[in-house]
Amino acid sequence: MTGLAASIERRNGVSLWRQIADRILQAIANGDFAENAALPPEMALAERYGVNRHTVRSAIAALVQEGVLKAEQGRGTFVLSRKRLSYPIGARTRFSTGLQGQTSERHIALLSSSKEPAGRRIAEALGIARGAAVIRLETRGEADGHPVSRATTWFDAKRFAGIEAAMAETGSITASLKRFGINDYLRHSTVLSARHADADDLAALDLQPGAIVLVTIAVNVTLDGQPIQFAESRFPAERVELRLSAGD
Amino acid sequence: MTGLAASIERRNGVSLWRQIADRILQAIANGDFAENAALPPEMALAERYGVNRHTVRSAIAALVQEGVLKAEQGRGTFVLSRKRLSYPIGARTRFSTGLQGQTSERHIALLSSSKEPAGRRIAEALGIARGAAVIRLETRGEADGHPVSRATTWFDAKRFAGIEAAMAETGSITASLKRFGINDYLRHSTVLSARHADADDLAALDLQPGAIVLVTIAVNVTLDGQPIQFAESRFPAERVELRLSAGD
DNA sequence: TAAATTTGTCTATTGATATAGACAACTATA
DNA sequence: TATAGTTGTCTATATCAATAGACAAATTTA
Repeated sequence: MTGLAASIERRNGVSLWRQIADRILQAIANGDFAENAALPPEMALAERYGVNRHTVRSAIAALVQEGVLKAEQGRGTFVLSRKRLSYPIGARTRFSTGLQGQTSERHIALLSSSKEPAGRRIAEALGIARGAAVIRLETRGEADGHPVSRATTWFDAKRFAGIEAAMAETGSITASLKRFGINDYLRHSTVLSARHADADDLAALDLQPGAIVLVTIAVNVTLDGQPIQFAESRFPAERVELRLSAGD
Repeated sequence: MTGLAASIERRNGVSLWRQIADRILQAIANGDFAENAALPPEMALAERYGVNRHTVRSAIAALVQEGVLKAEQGRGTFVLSRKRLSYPIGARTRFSTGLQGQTSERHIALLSSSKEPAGRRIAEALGIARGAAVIRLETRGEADGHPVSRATTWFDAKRFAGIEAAMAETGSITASLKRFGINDYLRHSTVLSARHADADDLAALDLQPGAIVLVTIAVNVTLDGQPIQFAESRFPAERVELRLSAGD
C-alpha cells in the first residue's frame, strides 16, 4: 500500500534517520508487522531506503528509546506492537465513551487551570465580549496509563465559575457540566489540522521530538445551540487516528 | 494563544531552521499577521526563539523560496499571506462544492490510472473478494491553480469498467459515477491521520521537504449502503485545514 | 562444531547545521 | 543629510548527520 516505495528526501531540514523512524512507525501503525514480529535486518532496510546501515541504526535507536522496538544482538529487532488508537469524533463524541473496547482504563487529568481575558477567537466562539473573563483548563487524556491527548479548554468564567474544581474532582468534562445544569451537549464544529509537536506537547504526551500532532479545534454547544465550550486538542499522530462515522 | 511561548527542541532529527519555519507558517495560518504585514526583524525573532540570527535567516529563506514571505533589504520581511483553505468533510462532501466561495477555480486532474488486484484493506472496504481486480486512480485537486490535495482512489473494476476514461473526460468523480447510474452517494466513514509528506506528495503538492500532510481514508457508499469507492487523500497541513460541520 | 546471520562498537571522513562576529547595502526617519 | 534600523554577505569554528569500512559479540542453523 502507501509508503512502501516512496523514497527519502535529503537536505530538507528533517534528518534521514528521523524520516526513516517515521516510516517504520507508520508501517507498524498500518499493521504491516505482526505482534512481536522481527523487523527486516538493518542491511535490508538500509538498501530499501537507499541509506547507510548506520543511518538505519540511528532510526532504530530512536524507536528503541521510544519503546516501540526492541533490538537483540544476534537475533534481530522486534516490534513491541503498539497499535494505533482509533478515536471517534462526531456530534456526540465524549472522551470516555470514545475509546470503549480499545482500552481498559481511561480518564482525563487536569494539569492546571487559570483565569484570563478572552481573545478574539475564543470570544467569538463562546459568544461573549472580547476581554471578558474565561476559565482555561489544561488537561491530558490517558488510556491505560499512556497519554493520548492534550487539550486546552475555555469556558465562560461567569457562567461556569468553579468548573476547574469540578473538573479536578470528577475527572470528566461531562460530569462537570452536569453540575451547571447541562445534561447533554453537542459538538457544533470541528476544525482539523496537523503540525509538529511543540515543547509542551512533547512533555505532556511523552513524545520524541520531531513528532507530529493532530490538532482539533472544537466548539461544543447545548442542545439549543448555545456555545458552552471552546477547545483545542492535540493527539499524537503516531499513536492515535481520528475516526468520523456516519450518523454520529 | 498557542504556539507563542513554546521553545525549540534540539537534537531531534528536525533542524532548528525547519522548526522555526514551521512556527512562522503556523502563526501566519493562525492569522497572527495581517495581509502584507512585516515580520519582526531577524534579530527579534532570533531572540524570541533563542537561536542565532543566521538560523532565523535559514528559516526565512525557506519560506521565501516557498513564496510565503518576501524579504526586502533595508525594509523588512513581509507576509504574502496565503490563508489556509478550509476544506469541509462530512457525509455529503464533494470536492467542487466544498471550497465554494474560497476559491474561484477548482478541478481534479487525473495523474494516472491502473488496474491491480485488491489488497486486504481495499477488498474489505469495497466488499469484494481479495485479489479481485480494482481500478486505481491517482488524482490531484487544484484550486486557483494551486494543488490542495492528492488522492488515490480505488473502484471495483468489474462494476466501474472504464471509469478512468470518464474521470479524465469530466474531471469529476461525481460526474463519472453518474455514468454508472449513481446519482447520489454518501461518505460512510473517514479515518484521519497525519504524517510527513513522502517524495510523491512533495512533488504532486508542490511542497517543501519536511512538510506535513493530513491523511484521510474514506469509504463512499450508495444511499442504500453499498460501498462504491475507497480513497486515501493527502492534504498539505500548511495550506489546508479540514472542517467538520454539524449536520453534514 | 562450524558457518551464516544479525546486532554492537570502533575509527575516519565528508558535508550540513548552528553559532559568532564584522561589515556592506539599502530604506526610512529625524 | 545624518542616523538608526533592517536585510545581505562574508569568514571562521564547532557540532551533528551521514557515509564507509572493519571487526567483535551473540544467536541461529546446517
